[in-house]
Amino acid sequence: MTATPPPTDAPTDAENLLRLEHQVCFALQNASRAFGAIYRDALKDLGLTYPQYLAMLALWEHGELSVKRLGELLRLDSGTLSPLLKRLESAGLVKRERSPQDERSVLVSVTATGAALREQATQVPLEVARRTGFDIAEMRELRGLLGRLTDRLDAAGTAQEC
Amino acid sequence: MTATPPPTDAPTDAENLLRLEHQVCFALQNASRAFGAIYRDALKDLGLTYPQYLAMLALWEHGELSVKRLGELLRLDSGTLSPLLKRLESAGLVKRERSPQDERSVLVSVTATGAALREQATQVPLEVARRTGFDIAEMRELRGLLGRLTDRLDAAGTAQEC
DNA sequence: CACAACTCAGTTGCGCGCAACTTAATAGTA
DNA sequence: TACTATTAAGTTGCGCGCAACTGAGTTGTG
Repeated sequence: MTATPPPTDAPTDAENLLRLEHQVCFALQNASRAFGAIYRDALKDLGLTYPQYLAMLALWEHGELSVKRLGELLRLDSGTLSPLLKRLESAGLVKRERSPQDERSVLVSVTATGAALREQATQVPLEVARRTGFDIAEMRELRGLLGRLTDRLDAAGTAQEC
Repeated sequence: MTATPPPTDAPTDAENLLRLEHQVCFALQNASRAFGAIYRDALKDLGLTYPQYLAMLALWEHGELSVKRLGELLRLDSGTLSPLLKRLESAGLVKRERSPQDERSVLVSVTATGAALREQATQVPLEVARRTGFDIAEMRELRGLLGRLTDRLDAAGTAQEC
């Protein structure tokens, strides 16, 4: 019934750490991908990908944003954002224009079409909540945990080799 | 001190659900990406990406695996796995051969070079643990939570429109 | 046996995510 | 004022992750 064991004698500590189901990052990625599948389904009526949806959320919430600021909010750099915004622009949802104050900066804002999409978008979190059965408290708790985890990982990543 | 509010009058419930920092999936993805950055750093000596590392973990642990079985373990389909395995093969770490029993199936196994890499790989989880400061109990708890979450999301995704 | 249904791996196409680089504009400084 | 350093956005290249499809091999049913 058990599969052929790896060609070693006994499971040492080091080997236990290499077991696939022991990888926290793997579990995190799996949860993220499973969530992504739910959103992909809920978003297909809007014609948005999940990253595009996040960008629209940021713009709906904050109004006009520079690419840099948007990147800070979404944790993305221009290498990802530039083509993403180009696609949103060609879909008619956002407008891009260089800042008069600082010609290096590009200001992104929603068009009338993009603003109109917001109403439809309010259905998305409701649909996701309905399908997953999460309640508000549960989601907030999970968000808090993940936020603290991310902060810790960011600190570990930023830190020099120590 | 507060940022300019969005061009609406009051924050309704629906609008609160659209706030960027209220998106659980976003928090999950951020944590996953932050973790990925740590691994990317820890893995660069091995010359492996994180998905490639996961594939090697599965092969080290289980020995020879079909592409299908490997995909089940890693939650990936052949569209992702085929090119990934091709890269691992051209790096000399794995070998691919069609199964004699079932010519549709391709069996993947580690080469001597791939097996030798395992020793070096034992350093990776230790390095990650060192940098993040996680202890075993903490990681196990988090893994359990994420596993239950993934199961729930998978069920929500598999379910018909209900 | 014949033939349809299914399974498995692979390919193509597209959108991220990220590193490395380029170009243009601004800020800082001698 | 020149001149360097810095900053912002964009581009290129590559590796996933996933949907859609192809083609070869296998299974099941008449």
